Amino acid sequence: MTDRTTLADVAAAAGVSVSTASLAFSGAGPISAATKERVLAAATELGYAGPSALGRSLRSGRSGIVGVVIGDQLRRSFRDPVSVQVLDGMAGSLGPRGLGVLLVPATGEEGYTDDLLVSTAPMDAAVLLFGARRESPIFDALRSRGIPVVLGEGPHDLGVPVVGVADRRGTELLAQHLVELGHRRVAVVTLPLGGARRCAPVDDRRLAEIDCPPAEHRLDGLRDAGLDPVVTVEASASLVEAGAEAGRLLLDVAEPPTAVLTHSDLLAAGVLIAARELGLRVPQDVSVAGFDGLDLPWLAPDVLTSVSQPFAAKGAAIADAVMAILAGETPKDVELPVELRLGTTTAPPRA
Amino acid sequence: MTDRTTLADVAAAAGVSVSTASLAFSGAGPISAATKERVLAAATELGYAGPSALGRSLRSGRSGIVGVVIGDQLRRSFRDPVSVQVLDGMAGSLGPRGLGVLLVPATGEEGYTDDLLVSTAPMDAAVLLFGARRESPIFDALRSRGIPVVLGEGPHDLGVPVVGVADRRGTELLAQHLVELGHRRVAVVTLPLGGARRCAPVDDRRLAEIDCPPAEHRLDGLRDAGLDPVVTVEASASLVEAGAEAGRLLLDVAEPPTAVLTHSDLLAAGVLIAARELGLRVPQDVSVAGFDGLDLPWLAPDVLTSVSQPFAAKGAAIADAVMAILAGETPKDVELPVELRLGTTTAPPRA
DNA sequence: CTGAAAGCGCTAACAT
DNA sequence: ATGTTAGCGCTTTCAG
Repeated sequence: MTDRTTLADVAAAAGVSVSTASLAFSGAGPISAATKERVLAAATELGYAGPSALGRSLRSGRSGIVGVVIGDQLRRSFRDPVSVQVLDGMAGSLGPRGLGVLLVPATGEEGYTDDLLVSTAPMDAAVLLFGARRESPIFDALRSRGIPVVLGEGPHDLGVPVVGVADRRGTELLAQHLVELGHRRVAVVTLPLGGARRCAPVDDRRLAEIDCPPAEHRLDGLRDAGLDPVVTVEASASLVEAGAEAGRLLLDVAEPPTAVLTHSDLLAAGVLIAARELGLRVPQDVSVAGFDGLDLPWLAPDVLTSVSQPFAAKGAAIADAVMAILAGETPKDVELPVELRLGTTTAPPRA
Repeated sequence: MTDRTTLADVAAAAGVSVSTASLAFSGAGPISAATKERVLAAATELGYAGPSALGRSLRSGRSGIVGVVIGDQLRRSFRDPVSVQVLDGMAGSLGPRGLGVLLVPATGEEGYTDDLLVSTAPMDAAVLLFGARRESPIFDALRSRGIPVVLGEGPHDLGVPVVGVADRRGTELLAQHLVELGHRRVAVVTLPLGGARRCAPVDDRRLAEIDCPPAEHRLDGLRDAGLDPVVTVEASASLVEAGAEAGRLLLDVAEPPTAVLTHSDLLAAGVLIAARELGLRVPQDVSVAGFDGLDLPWLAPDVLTSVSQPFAAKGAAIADAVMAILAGETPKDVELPVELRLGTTTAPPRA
């Protein structure tokens, strides 16, 4: 492969100076239509595809790249349709503005071996879609590189803009709905609360050490609605299997709850499956509610009662926050609204 | 925000020259442990986080970035668990080698407005996970930029390495399986064959204009097994809803097929749902087979009979091909093996 | 083993 | 409207 042709080559071929050639491409400055024409022609002639991103980057100090740190387990994030859709919204919103989204795998472990990219990849800003914990070495690494960060969820006291959804209000709406239907024996399935993964009932001790903002806010929402769960089970992940496991734990008992409120649609789907396994009809024997508003066509003919969050809008809001930061502004935290969507999986308890 | 500290600052602070400081970080050259120590100390002191990716890039001509062109519809790719998992495998394999994955949205339309990044984003190589069509302007754009391309599927005659799976062998295995079970009336649901999206029976004319290599190979495999479908329906997308739509078309007839062989697991799941809607039991009344080997826990207690393809391995193989290209080699096409996995959704037809 | 100097490809003052 | 000149931050010969 021969050396790439450069702006200098084009300029030479067109018989103009490099800076003039530059203007022909950037359009940022006065240039006669004729010379511009000539430069562009020379470029086509030489197969020059426009100014190199690298040179431009170095000069401007901007890479045009926004890193998305895929924390924890790359795999897990990708299995979660919520993150994927938010990511989609981000990329779709950033792309037309000339910014690319770089996937940055990171274990968050102390040994950086695998987190090479966190400390080396070019980025103008970084986004942590979730799982941002206070003491994460990822933060330190980014901070020391001077890379501004936007959070897709997480603590609001880190001096870092957070773009989230109304988690608390969401579960409040759900709880209200169930209470209004007349449910008194309601069980709750939460997202992983932090630390080691487990599927187990949550006691006060566990509740005290909770380290997962969305889970925390979604639990708060229940209290707002005056709901006192008969039992709360922590799921090991926001996955269908984990929901099924939790569901079995909840429903395979002498006196099962009349409704199960879960922290995510995938968990709810799992509970639905567990109920089916146990011969319980939904919603006649037990109501099930989710959170997220995913499109789950495979649940048909059931439609999950859920609180929908605006994925694309969240991605776009994150993109906006990033743009603001890059423009030197200090974006405020954003909390996007959620909406209760009634499906076929909730109904009044049997008399 | 004050200016970033640079290598020059560190060098000055350590009382050495810039080049020496550079060596302290890169380790590529002789340097005394003492000075190295001193430089590193100065760096820590100044909060210098290591050489800037930008400067390094410009110098080396390498950005350390592999673009993944999300063709067609960003949304659609992200909704497809297959692409997502392959992407995951890629990122996981590239990351530790110091290469990042950049998401590059592209419409593939003539007007480049939205495809800004295809023509401007820094990348050392580009990967088209799927949907690579011969005449795509995306190809031209990348070619003219001198960016080497790897395909995750597609035509083998483009002079571009292709990393694919044994599509043809896969459906052959599936067809054999159904034939051995005694099925004679088998229907087929294909992936979109190219061009306009539709859900409709496929005739010879349509078959002739097929422009989707995987679909084509998967159809070839049926012939290899001597299977002659009673009807072939093209789905409008590889999605559950599309599968359900195709399933209704196939099964809601006087004399439905005894088995449905689909081109993807999501399509199969859709057919399963359609069968359920129509009161057909699976596999007693109709057998259903998929392709991909996705983990679909929500199908429980059913387990789809399918051909599994190695997602992570495919991602890794693509990564290998990229590395080879960057090393100046010319990687050969790769075809990864698939494996028939029997589930509970296929059985002999009723007598 | 270390330092000086020359760029990588581009843009932006500043002059003309 | 165009050319000249200086770098952006780094690596890499090449001398010393």
